[in-house]
Amino acid sequence: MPTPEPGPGPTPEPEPTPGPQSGPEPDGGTGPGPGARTLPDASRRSERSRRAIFDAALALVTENGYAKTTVEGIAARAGVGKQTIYRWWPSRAAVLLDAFLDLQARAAEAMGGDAGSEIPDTGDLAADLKHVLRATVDEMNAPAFEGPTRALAAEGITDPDLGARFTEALLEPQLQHYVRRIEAAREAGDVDPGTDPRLAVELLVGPLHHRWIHRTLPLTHAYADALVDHVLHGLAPRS
Amino acid sequence: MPTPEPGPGPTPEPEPTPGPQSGPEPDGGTGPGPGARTLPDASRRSERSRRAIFDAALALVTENGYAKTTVEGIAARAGVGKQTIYRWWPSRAAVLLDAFLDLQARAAEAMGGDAGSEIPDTGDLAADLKHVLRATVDEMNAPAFEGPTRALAAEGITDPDLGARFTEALLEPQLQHYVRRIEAAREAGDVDPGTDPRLAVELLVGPLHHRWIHRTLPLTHAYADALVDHVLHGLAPRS
Amino acid sequence: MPTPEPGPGPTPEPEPTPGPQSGPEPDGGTGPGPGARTLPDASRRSERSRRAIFDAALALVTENGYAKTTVEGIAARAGVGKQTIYRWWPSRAAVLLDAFLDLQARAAEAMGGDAGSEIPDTGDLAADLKHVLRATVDEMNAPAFEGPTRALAAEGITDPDLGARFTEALLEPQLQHYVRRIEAAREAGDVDPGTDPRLAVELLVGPLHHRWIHRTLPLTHAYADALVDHVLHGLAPRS
Amino acid sequence: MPTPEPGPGPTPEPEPTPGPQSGPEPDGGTGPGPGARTLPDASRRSERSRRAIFDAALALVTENGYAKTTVEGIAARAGVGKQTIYRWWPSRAAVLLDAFLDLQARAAEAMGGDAGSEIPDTGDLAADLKHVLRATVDEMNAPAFEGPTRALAAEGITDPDLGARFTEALLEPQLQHYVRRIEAAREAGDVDPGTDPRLAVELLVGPLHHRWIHRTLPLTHAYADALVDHVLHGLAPRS
DNA sequence: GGTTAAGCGAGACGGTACGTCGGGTCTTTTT
DNA sequence: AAAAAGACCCGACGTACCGTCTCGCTTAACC
Repeated sequence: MPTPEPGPGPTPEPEPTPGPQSGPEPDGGTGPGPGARTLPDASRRSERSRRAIFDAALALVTENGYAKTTVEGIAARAGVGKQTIYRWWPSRAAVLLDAFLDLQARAAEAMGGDAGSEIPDTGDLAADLKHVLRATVDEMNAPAFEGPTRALAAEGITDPDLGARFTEALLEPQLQHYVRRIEAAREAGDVDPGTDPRLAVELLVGPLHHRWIHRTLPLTHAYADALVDHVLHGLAPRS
Repeated sequence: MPTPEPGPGPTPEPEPTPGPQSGPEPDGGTGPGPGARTLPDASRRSERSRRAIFDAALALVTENGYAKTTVEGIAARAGVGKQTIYRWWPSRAAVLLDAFLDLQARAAEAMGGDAGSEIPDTGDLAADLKHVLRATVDEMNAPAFEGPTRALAAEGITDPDLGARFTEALLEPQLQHYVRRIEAAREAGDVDPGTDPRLAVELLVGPLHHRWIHRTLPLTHAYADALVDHVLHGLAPRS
Repeated sequence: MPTPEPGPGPTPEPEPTPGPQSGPEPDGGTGPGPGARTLPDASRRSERSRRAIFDAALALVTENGYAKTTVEGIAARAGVGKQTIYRWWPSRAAVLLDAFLDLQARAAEAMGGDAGSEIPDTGDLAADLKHVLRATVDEMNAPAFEGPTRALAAEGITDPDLGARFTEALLEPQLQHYVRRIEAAREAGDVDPGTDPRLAVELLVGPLHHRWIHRTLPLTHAYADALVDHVLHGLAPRS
Repeated sequence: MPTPEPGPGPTPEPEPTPGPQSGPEPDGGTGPGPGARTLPDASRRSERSRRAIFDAALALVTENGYAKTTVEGIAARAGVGKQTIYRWWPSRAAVLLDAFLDLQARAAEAMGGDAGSEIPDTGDLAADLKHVLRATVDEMNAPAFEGPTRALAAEGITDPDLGARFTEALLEPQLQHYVRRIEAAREAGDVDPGTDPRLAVELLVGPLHHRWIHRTLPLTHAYADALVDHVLHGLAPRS
């Protein structure tokens, strides 16, 4: 997962969370209904506090792990009142997710443009996929990413809403990059025309995640290469 | 994964956990050494309480979810003192893991013999794999199994020790069934002799788990079939 | 305490509190000195808000009791910003005190003139005192007055500043009415010439307040009468 | 109020509060009714914690005043969990009341016997009353007693339940001492046979409390003497 | 068969963190 | 320039559980 920016277009920061329900605006936009809970006014939000909260959350998760990261601790470290966290996020996990998305977005922006996240197309499909999968392997092994990512994945397994946000904002965009590259390969005749790109992607990414999540066997570049080789062999144009 | 019993041999119930370190006996067995923490005497353990704790834990996880399942709640529901839990398990997750293993073992026993957990070998590799993968899909979609399994998977992602126990006791035995079936197929000439059975298993199971964990797309029998077809195509003997 | 207006003369409304120090003007009047905290300009004060705050404060104390009456609640009910309260009063109790004084003043004005608050002098001292003490008893038993008065008394016990304001603005003027009536009686020869009017007043009022504050025994007209009889008997001209 | 022990008989310490409802056992003793909330088991109560809480509460009230004394602060100072306070008392004020009662009881015990709290009967009623009233004046002026007493009185004004407890445990026993002394005087012919002892007591104590509560004029021995003289003059036997 | 010692139900205890409330300050926009 | 609005930092609230620590009580195992 070489830190792709979460969407196809450029992401102007800040991207303020619209309300305490970390996610899309729950109110239909037809105005505050009778039962509508009074949402805070996002235009008055303190950008300073928002950044401090993100920084504190990421630092604490990295230092102490997710289980020992508390809302109270984040607030104290950020020099912020607890209420300022509860005003804008519904849970500790939601804070961390937004913090992580923010981190990804800034990293992508720093890398310059969105081109960095697209899978290159050198004409050699195997080489291109190996390049990206190896980068993903490296990222999964990097301590700085491992902590937050494991925490979010774990929370997403249990909490469907958060899992949906996680999948939508982080996972799917990545998978789509693979899908596009394989579609291009199909049009170029590098894989069988009947290939289902989505399934192909899952054949590549699924085993990788499986090892990472369950820590069954070490994640190496060699494993990434072997995966690509086997999958592409199965997808080769049939006679 | 149709509830295989965790080991190759018959498992006589009860299989009492030997100490508060949920796992193999940490003390060498040469008697309580000078610095050894006094472990409880497993022979005096109340089987009645152990079962009540398992039942309560599974019931509460199913009813309220893992996050709302507390040690205090389990103790109260089981009619047991808190200390009786802390005496035998180091954490809430360890209790749930043992409860789940117990459940699996009883289910396997009820199904009769250990043969039920081995992958059948009808000579048709694709059919055999589809049969088992479809069963796994059904299990993943079954609410009674989903709750505890998600909870354990999530906890295992974060807690390496528990994850190791989970992998070792539940996951690996299952994977080994696949490995043995594919090795048999290799010897029968049904797949390429250069096939790595372990990688092949991960190509089958990884995508399935990926969909289950991240809830990206629905888990269906058709998906299981497609997985088997694509993987076996890639493993076909290279003429 | 039949709602006497707080001073001997007519009180033209409004009587805006001059500054956030609820009390007499702390600034010497020579204008804002160099180190003087910048006080708000009372001439620009919104009479509308002031009245709304008083109404809200009294309503909330009556409805929910003093303990549950918050500055935030008063502001919300009055349709006023919190700062508008903090700008003009130093504490919740000060707001309530001013609100109560305002209520008293309006009640007195409504009763017409200031004569209503003076103790009548019919020539029969005992009858006059009984008349007024019975009215005081009735007021103490009236729920509408009991709530705010208890709250203010309680706060005054703890907070010396507020207690001084309370005593000065509400209590002393009442006591002075008694003092004047007893002085008149002394001049008329109805009580012993050596009588200390102040002490006499406290002998009448002290026991009444004692019962009210500590709720030891019921406050009745009979008790008021008995008090007057005993006290006057002790004050009777000595042969 | 020369620290009388709260009852006529000897008070064996400890006198544990029976439950979280600071007061007499609310359950009739007919067994736990269906709606009965589970009360803590007083026999397992930690005397050590109880004393530490009392000491901390009194120290904090004396040092910082009642308004700045928090449950959290008491718990921290006493080295006790907050829940241990909430388990046994319903409110901060109830803690302070029990702490104060405990203080009184210990002081009385230290003074030896219960005789110290009875009003002496030397045959000279005026002298006896002056002696006790002067002691009361001294106590009211003593800073160590003033803080907690004002706090409790204030809270009792607002909270009827606490006020009842305060009156019953502290005030009434004192008043009864006066009542008994005056009854003795009546039987001895020192006061008019028609005298109502209760009213006489309130004539003595009411004005004292009035000055103390409202801080109108200083509380002196001279005032105490004057009170006794005037009241006794009114009660003199009507020849 | 009586003693002893462990497991056990129960739950009080010192703590940590929760999520909420409100205090008092500050800033932005409106009147 | 005061006022309405409300976000902010902060402290305390009362609650829920944590994991530890006694209490009696029961129940073996060993005298």
